[in-house]
Amino acid sequence: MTGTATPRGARLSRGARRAQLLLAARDVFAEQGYHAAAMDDIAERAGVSKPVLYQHFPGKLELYQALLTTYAEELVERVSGAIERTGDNKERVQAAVAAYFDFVAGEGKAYRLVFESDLRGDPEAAAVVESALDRCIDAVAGAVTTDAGLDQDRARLLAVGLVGLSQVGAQYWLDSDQRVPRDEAVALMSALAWRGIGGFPKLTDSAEHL
Amino acid sequence: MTGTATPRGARLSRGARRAQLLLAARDVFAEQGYHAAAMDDIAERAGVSKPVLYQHFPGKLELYQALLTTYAEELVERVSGAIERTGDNKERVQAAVAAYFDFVAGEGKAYRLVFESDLRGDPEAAAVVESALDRCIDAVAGAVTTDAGLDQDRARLLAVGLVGLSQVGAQYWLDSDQRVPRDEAVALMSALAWRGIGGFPKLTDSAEHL
DNA sequence: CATCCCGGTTACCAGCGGGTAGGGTGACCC
DNA sequence: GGGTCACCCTACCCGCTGGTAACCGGGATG
Repeated sequence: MTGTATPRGARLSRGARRAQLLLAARDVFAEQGYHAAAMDDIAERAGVSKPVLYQHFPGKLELYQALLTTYAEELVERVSGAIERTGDNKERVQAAVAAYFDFVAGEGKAYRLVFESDLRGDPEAAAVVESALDRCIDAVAGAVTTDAGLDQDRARLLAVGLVGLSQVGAQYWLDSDQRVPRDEAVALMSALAWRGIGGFPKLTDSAEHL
Repeated sequence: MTGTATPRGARLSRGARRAQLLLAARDVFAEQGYHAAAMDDIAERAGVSKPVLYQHFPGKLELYQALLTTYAEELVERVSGAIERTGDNKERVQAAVAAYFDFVAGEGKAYRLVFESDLRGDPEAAAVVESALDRCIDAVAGAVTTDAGLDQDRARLLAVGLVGLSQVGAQYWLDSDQRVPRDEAVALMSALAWRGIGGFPKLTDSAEHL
């Protein structure tokens, strides 16, 4: 655990305290979800009392949104970075899948905020998550469109499939105690994805006859 | 909308009332999520007052769990049914993907209960969802293992990828207003999946060298 | 017409958790 | 040493919602 027991006596500078609070909040929200997490819990985890929390963040919702945005952004950067880093599509697929695996394995289980957010009440939060997903899809779809000869809608649908594959695969791999080593898991998933989009141009014809 | 405005005067038999309450609860939970949904909302949707709800269900949690179990079960049956119905693996893939699409397009957006449950607090609910996912994976993995020459862990990982592909793909297709017709979307996704697992036996060798 | 019963209603209680008011204490500067 | 400022705490408030107690009315039955 990251910030389980701060001595409860330390006086920190404003910046340091804020950073520490963000870490504590991340851990608690990731573990318990938005609703089950109480502001008291977060404060306690940080070794501090509730009003301190409210001196740094206007409310529970804003605190959560701040974290959500941060980590959603991190995911998008990892994925789009992986795709932009090379021109070879096979490597792109491997790198994109690897990006999901690394994101999910990142510290503090922060991925849960993005993939398993239990805040469906707030439209802003939903928008953040959806926008992140969309940009990941866009990044993948861009690569798919150019060399599979599909129109926008169909390319995006395909891209969604790949994203779903990576996301769900990565999550499962993570809480299956990683019985399959990370590199091999990534290789398996990439192979699945790569073979899948392999010879796609001709599909546009054969797709009509389900 | 399904049960938006029951006249608020009808006296129903116990069985009929219970069924109607379940429908109302399904709609409200699916729209708003577990936390945002108030028991008053459900009662109002059913054209009834709160205590009636409590004469049929011991509490909010149990009501939700009942729905969750029902629809999780429905998903599992659709998927495993699709796979058992034929011996040809290509058809199996098509049928399984189609099962996800149909489940997601099912009435009342009930799929949200299973795929977007915002109840992370309760371990029982989590177990229901996880068990459903597991059984879907098992069904797929069974087919994959036999003819791809992979061991248990790797086959399951692959199966998870396929399940994720179908699930996320179906969800996206649904709220993209179905700009791609259902049959074609299913065909695209199946093709992606089928090609993906296509020539897998040899991968066991080539997987080591990411 | 009196009775019972069943399905329904209004009106209320209580706990939980987000958010705040006001007071203490050490560090730093004059 | 004393003023001041920043940081932090204890103690409290209050709204929201899950859950309940007590009462109501109409139809079948005799």
